[in-house]
Amino acid sequence: MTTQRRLILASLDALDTHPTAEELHAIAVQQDPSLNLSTVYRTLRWLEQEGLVSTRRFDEPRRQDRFDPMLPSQHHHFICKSCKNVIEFDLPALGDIQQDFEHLHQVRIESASVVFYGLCTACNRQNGPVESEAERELSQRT
Amino acid sequence: MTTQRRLILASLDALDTHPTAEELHAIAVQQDPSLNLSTVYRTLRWLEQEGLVSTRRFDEPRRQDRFDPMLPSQHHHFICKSCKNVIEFDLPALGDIQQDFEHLHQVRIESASVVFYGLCTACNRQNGPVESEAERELSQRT
DNA sequence: ATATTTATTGCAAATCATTTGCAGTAATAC
DNA sequence: GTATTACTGCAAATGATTTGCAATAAATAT
Ligand SMILES: [Mn+2]
Ligand SMILES: [Mn+2]
Ligand SMILES: [Zn+2]
Ligand SMILES: [Zn+2]
Repeated sequence: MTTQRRLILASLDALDTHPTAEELHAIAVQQDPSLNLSTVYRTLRWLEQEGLVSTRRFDEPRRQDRFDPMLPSQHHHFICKSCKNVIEFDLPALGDIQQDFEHLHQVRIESASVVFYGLCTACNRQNGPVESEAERELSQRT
Repeated sequence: MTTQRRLILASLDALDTHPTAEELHAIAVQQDPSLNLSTVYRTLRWLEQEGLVSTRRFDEPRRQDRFDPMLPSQHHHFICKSCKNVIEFDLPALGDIQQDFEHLHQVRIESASVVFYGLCTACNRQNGPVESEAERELSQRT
């Protein structure tokens, strides 16, 4: 644990968002103006390995990784497709589902990620339902 | 629907894996040697928009997108951290969970992704349990 | 405390998957 | 047929992430 690593982890913990490496760097660099973006990346990957941070790739369009401090309990995410707001939630019911799955398939589950995509309360009103025109292509397929 | 698009979609449907764009191109190019990788990308993005394909980013380490034909029913994935094998499964129980969540948070869920990471039967035996040494850092954090 | 070894950093350059501009083709409309 | 439009191949651009390396800091040994 070096000064930089401590700073990066502290900055991440201080946030209640899921920052990108750049966002995190922008914040941490205020405390240590010489802190480099590659150090942020390296540290985040290290923290990930150590199980203290997890990388989230739930941005719908191709984009940057986001980082999530792995505070004790696992949690899951709802993401508004429109405004990109995130709701975090626990899912106690998942335990049983996982166990069933483990028994059924004879595997060991180490972690689980549940992501819901949709429209948040605010966006739900503004946006009408979305149409898909090529649905009929489905008929061509087995 | 052009010749290329049809070929790409057919190649994807024919596979039972979740190929990367490159893998898919490698296969489709056998039928049409002039097929270009950017056409594969463009087509996959188009299919995604049309709701016929979904992009999966469940490769653990930073890597390529993988593509999954969206045949009628939603399904979910178990991924072996060791051999990267994938088990697909349905999760009927999720419907209720989603509804509960929608009511509780007043949102509309449009899609859901559940991913389990772990060790498959085969890998389970070979690999011992994994240690994390920096767990004690947790105590430093709120 | 000083010298020695080891790990981490900053910086710049490299990497790699994905996207984009554009001129040429194929498809479709008139 | 010609005009209009959409799609493709190719090459170059993009953008996030990673890496090599020399400099710096931390840890360990003397
Ligand atoms: Mn989170
Ligand atoms: Mn699948
Ligand atoms: Zn919203
Ligand atoms: Zn396995």
